[in-house]
Amino acid sequence: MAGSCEISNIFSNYISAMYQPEEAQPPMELLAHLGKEDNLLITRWNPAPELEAEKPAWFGELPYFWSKAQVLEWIGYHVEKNKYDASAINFSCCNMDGYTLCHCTQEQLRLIFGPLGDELYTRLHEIVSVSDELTWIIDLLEKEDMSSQEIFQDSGKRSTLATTCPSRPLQCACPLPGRGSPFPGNNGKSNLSALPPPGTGMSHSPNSQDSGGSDIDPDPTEVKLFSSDDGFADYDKEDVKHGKRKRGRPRKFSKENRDCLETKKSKHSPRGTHLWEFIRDILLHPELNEGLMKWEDRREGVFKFLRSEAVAQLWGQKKKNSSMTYEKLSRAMRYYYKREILERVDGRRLVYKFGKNSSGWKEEEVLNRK
DNA sequence: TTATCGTTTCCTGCTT
DNA sequence: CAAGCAGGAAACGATA
Repeated sequence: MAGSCEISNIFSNYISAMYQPEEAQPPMELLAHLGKEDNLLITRWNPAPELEAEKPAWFGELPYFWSKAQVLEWIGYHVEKNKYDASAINFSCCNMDGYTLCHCTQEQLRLIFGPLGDELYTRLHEIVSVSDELTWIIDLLEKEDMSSQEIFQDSGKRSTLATTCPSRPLQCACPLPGRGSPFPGNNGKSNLSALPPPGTGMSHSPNSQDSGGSDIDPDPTEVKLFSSDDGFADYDKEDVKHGKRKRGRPRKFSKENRDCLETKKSKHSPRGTHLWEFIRDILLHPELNEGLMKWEDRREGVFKFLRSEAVAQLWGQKKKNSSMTYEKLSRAMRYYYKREILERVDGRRLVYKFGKNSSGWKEEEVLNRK
């Protein structure tokens, strides 16, 4: 059992890193309402001490899963740290997510960033090496993800990216008019969100269009990569009682309330972002998800939540939403009934069944992917 | 700019 | 009584 405990810990670490909580330090109230068992989910990657002073969006997350915005912030961090002349960098070539970044060779980074490329390469691999113990799980999920993309979507876009990365790792995008870019020559507008991110992993848009505008420093000469203007207001029940809050998803923070926020990932990023896929992926790793969920009837696709709140917290971590609960998660699950992604299982609590519009969970499909 | 999608949030009522 | 389920309504952010 020692082995499985270790696997469990690794998985927990991995999940914590991959589905990193939105705050650098999990809020105590979050920890408090988790059970003893759930606390293992909070274990997370410990970055190098030098990184701890700043807590930008990429902080604490595996480089492999950085969004484009996080990559940019990371680059900006090292530009500033090394007092590097950013004008020498072709920022139109920086439109890559962490997945792509991790596939860049030292030479490629040097080509784009000049002498800073070596530094970036070294720093990147320092961070990556910290989480080396997790790479087998990452690889596992990555492989499965690529296979499922090919099998279920017949697009193969992600694998195309993966294989073309070394030779053409970057999308040298022409500057496009768009939202808030920190880059010179782009007139303060970003091309990040304007570029289609087919299968490129995280497709995070760093600067939302309705975040109150005026978030971006328009100074075209300034490379200011640490703008962080995504996030949600943390309304509490008192606000609700006093009628300060409308129904539905909370609005974003106003600018003055943004200090404590982190960036948020896209809901539409292609990498297993949908709730049902997230659930499926947990189920497909029974040896790793110890105690979260289990198959009730593997053939029929019937499954059960064993630790519903823990799964909800995990989902919340993935979506950078610390207020996720099983109640909310289950509402989203119930919407799947209409779309026949899930089927009702009457009279059984916490039990769901995959429907005909779901895929990738059947034993045959799983075997085919391997 | 607008429509749509996939949630997220809140709610009421019901069932286990 | 608590927890879970069902589903309406509205809101949200990302994307097409």
